Amino acid sequence: MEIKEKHSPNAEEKILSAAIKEFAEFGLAGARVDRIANRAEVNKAMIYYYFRSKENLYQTIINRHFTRIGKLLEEKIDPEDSPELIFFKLAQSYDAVFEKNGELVPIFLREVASGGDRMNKILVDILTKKGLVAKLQQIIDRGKRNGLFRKVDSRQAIISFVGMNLYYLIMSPIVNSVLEIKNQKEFRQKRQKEVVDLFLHGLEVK
Amino acid sequence: MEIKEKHSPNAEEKILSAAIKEFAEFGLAGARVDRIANRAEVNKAMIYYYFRSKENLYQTIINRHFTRIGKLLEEKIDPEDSPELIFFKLAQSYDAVFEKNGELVPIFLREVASGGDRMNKILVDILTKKGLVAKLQQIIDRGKRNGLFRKVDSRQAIISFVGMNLYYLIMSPIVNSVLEIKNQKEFRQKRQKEVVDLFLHGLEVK
DNA sequence: TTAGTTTAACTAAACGTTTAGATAATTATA
DNA sequence: TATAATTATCTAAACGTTTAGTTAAACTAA
Repeated sequence: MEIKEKHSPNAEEKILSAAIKEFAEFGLAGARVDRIANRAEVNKAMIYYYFRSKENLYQTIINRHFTRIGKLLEEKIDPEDSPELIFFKLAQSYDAVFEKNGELVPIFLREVASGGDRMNKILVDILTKKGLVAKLQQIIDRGKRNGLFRKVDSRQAIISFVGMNLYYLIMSPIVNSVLEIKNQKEFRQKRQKEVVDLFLHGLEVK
Repeated sequence: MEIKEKHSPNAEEKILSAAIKEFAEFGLAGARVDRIANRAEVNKAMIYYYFRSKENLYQTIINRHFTRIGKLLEEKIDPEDSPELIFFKLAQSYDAVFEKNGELVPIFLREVASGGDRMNKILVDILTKKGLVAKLQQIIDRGKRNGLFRKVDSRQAIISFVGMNLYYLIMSPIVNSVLEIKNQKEFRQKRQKEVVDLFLHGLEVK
């Protein structure tokens, strides 16, 4: 005899995690509310009961997760650490974030593709002013004053570092097949050191 | 008096360029065939006459443009040039490609987001084997033999260089607002030299 | 005439959303 | 404590709209 719980205590969470998968696979326009309901094993109307619309469900996911990840990254940076350690920790953190939140990558990319209005404000709030970016800028500027680093534009350098890291993490399926990378796990782990190494050699005076 | 050509000789081209705009703005799933027809100022049935389906129209665009851009980039690289010149030309070419083909960026991003099956093969064909990637690998390996470059992993270095370049070109709307970049045109132009400078200093032995 | 184009009108299916109501859990009242 | 009222959770079915794709007829140029 089957016991069917009427009041599932976690219908809302089931919808959210089903929706992440659906949006990741098909995007907002391509996502089907019926499919989300099926994946979550709830009645379709439940989605409208907890979230007022497909759009609102999507926005909820964006807000929750990008805020969470922004905070998570900022916590990792301790300005008391050496530049080497800071940039290595950051490279590690980027890698860990992508490892654990892979489903969000397609959502992020499609957001950028459509202008990123839903995500832009969140990222600016988290990263700017006293946040990650300001901290990194201080590290580089301090190094320049110390005579350790060359007189590079610190904002350009930050973009370069972030780009070196994120580009591979975002594009790894394509990059791996173009570069014929066999042992991807090993390549990805080695990459953390390689990136920091290249970046710091690029900054340091000869 | 207005002359209205009935048998417009370029309906096919008008559909294609209207479709690029539509796909860039809304993606494949969000694109509406009626809107493409309106933008192109042709009847909807014309789209099915020239291209059999929305999907096929989309694939046609992907094939045409990514093949074109891949070839364009490869032509820019002359292995006889110095490493400095090669990487600077490449940074310039990336910038020029994005400047002239900005509409394709959202299409590219959404392709990556959905696994890139439609685009992957084209990129591999163009970039790999005797292509751009092999040429760059030769430059770096030659530098290592010369004692000019440190013993870095050349594939990792290539990804880093491409990432430094493409990340900003792709994400510039977000990056510009996070870093509060005012004069974007100037920043973007300076970036070409900054990127090559950082990369080569990173490669060179001290 | 005839083959190649172009059109408006059409269809079947899919879609997001709403509805009306059922059931279970919680709270208020006597 | 027992019962009534209220609220929260859930469901099946349907609604009105939008969609990609079709079609049959009309127009154009040779």
